[in-house]
Parts: sequence; C-alpha cells; structure tokens
Amino acid sequence: MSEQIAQSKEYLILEAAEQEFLKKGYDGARTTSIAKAAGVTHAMLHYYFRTKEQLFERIIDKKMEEIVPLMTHLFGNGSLPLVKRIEEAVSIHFDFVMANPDLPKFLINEVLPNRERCELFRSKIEGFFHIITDLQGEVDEVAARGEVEQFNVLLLFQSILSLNIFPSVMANMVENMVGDNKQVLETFLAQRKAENIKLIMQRIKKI
Amino acid sequence: MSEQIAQSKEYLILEAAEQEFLKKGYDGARTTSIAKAAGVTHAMLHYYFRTKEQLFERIIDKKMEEIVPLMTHLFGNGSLPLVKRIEEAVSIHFDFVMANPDLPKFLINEVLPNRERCELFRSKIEGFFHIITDLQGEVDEVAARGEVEQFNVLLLFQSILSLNIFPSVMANMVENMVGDNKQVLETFLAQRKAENIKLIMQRIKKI
DNA sequence: ATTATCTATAGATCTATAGATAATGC
DNA sequence: ATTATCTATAGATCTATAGATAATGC
Repeated sequence: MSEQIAQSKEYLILEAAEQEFLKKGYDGARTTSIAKAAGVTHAMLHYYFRTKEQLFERIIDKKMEEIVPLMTHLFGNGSLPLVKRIEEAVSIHFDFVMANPDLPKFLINEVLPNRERCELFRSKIEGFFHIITDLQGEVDEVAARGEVEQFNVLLLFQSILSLNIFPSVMANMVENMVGDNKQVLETFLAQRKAENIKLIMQRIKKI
Repeated sequence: MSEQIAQSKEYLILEAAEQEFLKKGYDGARTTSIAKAAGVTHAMLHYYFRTKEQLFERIIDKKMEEIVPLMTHLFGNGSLPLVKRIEEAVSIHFDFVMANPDLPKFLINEVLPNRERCELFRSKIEGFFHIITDLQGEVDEVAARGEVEQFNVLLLFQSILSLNIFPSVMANMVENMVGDNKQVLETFLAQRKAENIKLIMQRIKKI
C-alpha cells in the first residue's frame, strides 16, 4: 500500500474503527473513541463515512471478505486423499482462527444476529456449501468401499468449527487459567490443536 | 413463589432485566426499555437497584448460580462405568444448553471478558475443577488397564463444551439455514446431539 | 416513620451537522 | 471549484436523582 493511502485520514479512521468495533462491538464502540485513536477530529469521521452505521458496514464487509477465501479453499487440496484433506482442513482452520482471534466473536455477535448481514454472509460463502455437497458424494463413495466411517460432511464441518473457535471465544477464561505466560499459552494451543485433529480423525476413520 | 413476590415491581424489573441483558448485552440494554417491559416507571428501577450496573450484577449472579449445579453434577453418576458416565455428561450438558440457549453467549460476552466477574465465576465452579482432577486419576487407571484410550479430561471437557454450545451460539445462522420449521430444527438438534456423543465416544474408546 | 411510587428534570454522553477556513487540482 | 479540515454546537438518548405524594406497617 502506498504511503499516501496508509497515512490518509480515511484509512487511519478505518483501521481505528476495525480495532474498536472488533473489541467492543457496535453498541460498545464510540465514534469519538475511534476518531481519537485515529488521531483525527471527530468531524472528519463523519465527513468520510457519514454515519457510525456506514462506517461499521465497511468493517463488516472487510471482515467477511477475509473469511471467504479461507472457507472456499479449506478442503481445496484435491491431490490428497480424503482423510488427509480433512486433517489438513482442521489444521489450516485452527491456524486461521488463531491468526484472527477476534473474528469468531465478531461474526457471532454482529453478523449472524442481523438478518441482512447474515444473508449477505451466506451468499458470500455459497460456494463453500457446494464444496460440502460435492465432498459428501466423495465421502459416500469412499465409505461404501469401507475405507472410512460414514459421516455427514456438514455436521463434521460444524464440529471442526466449534472445536477450533473455542480458544478464541473463551480467550479471556483461558488467559485467566494459564496466566499471561506466553510459553504456557502456546503449549495449551498446541495441545488443543492436536486434540481437535485427533477428535475429527477418530470420528471418520474406519474402526 | 408467592403471588406477592411474583407481582412485586422489584421482581418484575428483575425479570425484564434478565430478558433485556441476555438479548442485548450490557451495552445494548436500556434501563428505560427494561422499566417499560416491566410495566413500571423508570424511576422505580433506580429506586430498587440504584444503578444499571448493580441491576446487571444481580442478573450475572443469578445466571452463574444456574450453571454451578450443572457443572458440579455433570459427571456425578458414580454408579455408571467411566465411559457411560461421560456419555451421560455430554447428553445432559447438551440438553442444558438447549434449555438455556442465551447462556453461552452471555457468559462469553459479559462474564469472561471482565476480570472480576470471570474470577468470581471461576471461584464458583472451583469444585468442578477438583472433579476434573479426580476424574483424571480414574481415567489414567482405566486407560492403564487398556479399557479406554488415554485422554486429558480437561481437554475432553472443553471439547464437549465447544461442541454442545455450537447450536445456541450459531442459533441465528442455523435458523437462517433450516428456516423456521420447528420439525426441521428439532431433527437438526437431534442429529447434532448424536454427532457430539459419537465424536466424544470415538475419541475415548479403545481401538 | 418507613417504604413505595410518580413527575419532572438534571447531567452526562454520543452522534451528527453547520458553517468557516485552508488545501488542492484543474 | 472541489476536497479536506477544524471549531462549535445542535439534537438525541440515556442514566440517575430530586422532591412531592401516596401507601404501609408499627
């Protein structure tokens, strides 16, 4: 990004707004705080974005766009066998959530409860649901050959999602329990990731 | 509860506050809305509870108290063998979350992020962590005899929690996907519950 | 005497804009 | 001419309380 854009007031406001909205949600966020954090006068925020709502929509859109490519490429590595591909997906998804720890709560609190935003989100990740359907066909075949336990792909994806967002959704409690020791935290996360992979693998592998 | 208490303004305010705070969170809740929903003047709310914060704490306390007995009795049926006891726990916990669908989000958004409240909550469920420790000893024994796969009880509990809160945390998206057909929703929930039990059972059972 | 209740309003906070002025690009 | 920026403030909303009055319990 060019130096001009990076330091433009409009961009500074967007960055500050992202922080504020992700940390505090729409209700908790203050346009005055955003302006202050961005180092601009409050009037400038309204000059560029007119309303708090419009500024918020910009952040929502940005966040959604960050999720789409992950979702559509999650089970993307067609060269791997089915089970390995799913194991990869769990791992990649876990890492993505850890790299974007505020996203799950933001989605849960600000996107899903709003009809319009929820449907916009669904339309954006529509491709993902087609992938799920295709994958189900593949699973049915492989399971018919007795190579994996039969399973519902959508349910399995929900399980992966649930398990992987846990550390970020419960981040405060986790911190509270492990203290602020970075080493301990990383050990915990590694354990958590390994456990999630094991859970999913045990579920689908042929007994 | 006596008719007097049930219809007392104080109690009406508490009930309305519970609805409002659970649905909208602290920031989104309005004391004026609460008073209106309770059918009392706004001044009465402040007369009984002084501040929004104090009213909120009352609701927080109540909600915590609802969770404590569940947690401490989750793995309580000592007469069952280990694996069955855990299966029971998954089932009971799932049903509890479904019966209290707003609780997980409330805990995640209003309790855990607040240092004081989070520690208060931890102190209230301290007994639960002792149960986890005891259970770990039992697991180590049974696993040493080769009757179950070795596993970490705390990690497993986290997995159960993650999997079971999914439908309520994603409730809006689930509704959006299954429509408002009650039959379809119940089928989904039954599927989800069976899948969670299967996931946990497969994880701990000896291969 | 104390508790409960209401009306009216203070006081704080927050979003948003008006209006003036400076900077920028044809 | 248009775009960017600031100061000042309007206007809306929300929490909280003052002060008067009615109801209740010794």
